Amino acid sequence: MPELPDLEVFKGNLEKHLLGSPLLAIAADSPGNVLPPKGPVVDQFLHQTLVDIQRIGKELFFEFADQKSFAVHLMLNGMFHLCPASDQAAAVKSPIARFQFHRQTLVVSDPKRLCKIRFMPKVTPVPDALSPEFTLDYLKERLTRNPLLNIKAFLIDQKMVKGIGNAYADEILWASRISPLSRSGNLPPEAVTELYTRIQTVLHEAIISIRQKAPEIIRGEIRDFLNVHNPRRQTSPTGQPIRVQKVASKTTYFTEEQILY
Amino acid sequence: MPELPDLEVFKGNLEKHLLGSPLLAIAADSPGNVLPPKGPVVDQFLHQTLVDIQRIGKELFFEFADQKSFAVHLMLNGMFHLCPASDQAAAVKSPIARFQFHRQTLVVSDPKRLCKIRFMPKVTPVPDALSPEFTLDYLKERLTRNPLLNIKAFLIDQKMVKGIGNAYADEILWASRISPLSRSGNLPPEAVTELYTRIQTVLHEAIISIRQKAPEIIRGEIRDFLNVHNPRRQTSPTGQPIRVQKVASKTTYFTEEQILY
DNA sequence: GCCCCAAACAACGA
DNA sequence: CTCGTTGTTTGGGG
Repeated sequence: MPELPDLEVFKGNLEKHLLGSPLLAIAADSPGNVLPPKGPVVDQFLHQTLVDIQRIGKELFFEFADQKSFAVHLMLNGMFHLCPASDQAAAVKSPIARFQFHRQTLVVSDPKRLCKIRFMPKVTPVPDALSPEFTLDYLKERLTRNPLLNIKAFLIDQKMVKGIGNAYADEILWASRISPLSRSGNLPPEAVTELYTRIQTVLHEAIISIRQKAPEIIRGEIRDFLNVHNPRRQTSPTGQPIRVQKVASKTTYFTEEQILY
Repeated sequence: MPELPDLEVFKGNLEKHLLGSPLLAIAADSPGNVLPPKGPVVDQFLHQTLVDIQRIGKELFFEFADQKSFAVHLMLNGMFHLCPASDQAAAVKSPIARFQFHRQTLVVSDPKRLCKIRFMPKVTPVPDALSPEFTLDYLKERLTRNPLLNIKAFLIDQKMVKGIGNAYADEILWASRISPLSRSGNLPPEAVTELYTRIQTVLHEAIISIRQKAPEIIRGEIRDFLNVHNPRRQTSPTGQPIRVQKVASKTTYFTEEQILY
């Protein structure tokens, strides 16, 4: 449920509480969601200090010394919890794993048990939407190499660019005035440039909005400010009626303002 | 173009002329259609006697001693020719390969060059529609294992059952009173049994019709007796108007008599 | 009309 | 709403 902007804010808030703390214990409450199945690998993390949290796409990477790290993907329903007391940590419903730091325990929970925790994760070379590696040239190259996709399917494909999900794809396409049904290969250069710019601005502005509305947030999502992917709105900010339709098998919100290429 | 019943008649007629004859020479006029690229393997066939011709699906298998065989698939436009004189054999247009037997030369030709000749062919375990291995239980098992296909797509899928092509699929479904648009998994047991029976009767009766109309045929096709897959007819034998429509990307003839499951 | 392949798309489970 | 796998559909080429 949370997408890139939410996760970016979670990252900052988790860093505030956990950076520099030693990891004292790990408990895998749902070993099936932990890859590889915990054991000797996991022991290497004990008494190590958390030096950084990175967000890549929809995953948070908890980084320790000597390249050791684990990655958490919340999938649809996963949640982070920070519990100062260990009895609180034990009380969290549907726990997947608990990471006991010096003063806080980080609990990952998921009632549907879809979320994934990977130890020593491999990182694929696909750039994150807000990383410097995601350049206009890269976007152009991917679009020309995959010219037959719906632009909506393209944007949410994590092998093209990491971090854009269903909701923000709609926001970005509306901001770019590009119909989600456009063929990826049909976008003229100006539209590609506009799309590239809007990917940055829509995501950055969403991060700012979320920080402002929920400064301490580490779970859930804030979406009430979305311009079109928003069931509570009937019209876009320009007054155009919002249409809802399946595109690339996903519920998609868009308006007639968006040009079909 | 020829389907299972035509090929079954070709088989009998080729056997009449060739069985027991030694193969004296092979010429690959279009080596690209011959697999594997002729050479030492092919030489093993020389001076061997043809002991049997088998039809499996839409292929004819020419069998020699010691398990040696080659298989011919005519695809859309391939043709067999039998030429008593070698100058006749040399005059055939668009030759793919020539097999010179004692008194006759068998020529395979194809103006579109789509047909395939395989030496020492592997035979996949999928049963032919008229073989004893194609049982009612087998059909039921395949249907339940692949429940989401159009029944038309199912019948012409050579991985399900070998030998049924576009035209006879329509004939079989009409005889079974099953709409080609039915989902394979939706057929009730009675319909599956009816379908199984009609596969046998439609194909066997077609073989008899073709033998009667063209006793010596070894190429081309006889289709004027088809009940629905027949552009010359406007109505089925029961007087229902015949509809033409693409189903599973194939031109399909059917009537409203056929139940949609 | 045949078969194979690749891409796109849908369905399902985890 | 997420991802991965599997199966189905479609289009093109030989």
